[in-house]
Amino acid sequence: MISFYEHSYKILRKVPKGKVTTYKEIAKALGNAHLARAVGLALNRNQTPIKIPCHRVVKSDGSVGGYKLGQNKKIELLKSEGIKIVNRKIQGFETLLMHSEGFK
DNA sequence: AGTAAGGCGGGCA
DNA sequence: GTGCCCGCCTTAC
Repeated sequence: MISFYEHSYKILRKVPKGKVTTYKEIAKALGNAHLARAVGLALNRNQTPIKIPCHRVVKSDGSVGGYKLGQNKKIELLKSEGIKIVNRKIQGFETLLMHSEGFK
């Protein structure tokens, strides 16, 4: 029985480079859209290097959201993957977004 | 066992 | 747009 955290990572790992997902989508993939907060906690507490692309997770409104090492750092990482960000907003958010359906 | 914390989400002033 | 509140859930103390 893997922990909730690991379950989150497992899903997050399915997000391909250059795309993003939201805490909510992950939560839905886990079965309950209200788990979003817990998901954020998971990424915050456990960053598990390179294995988990925590920076590809943004807020449901398309804004970057937070990051343990600084939102600015997160934005840089995303941009380095080809994702464009202006004023903390993901450009083409709806296009780059991976829905929970894609995780199943 | 109770409580606080957390990278959220949605709604409303 | 900003700020505040409430809801929801898991982990750590």
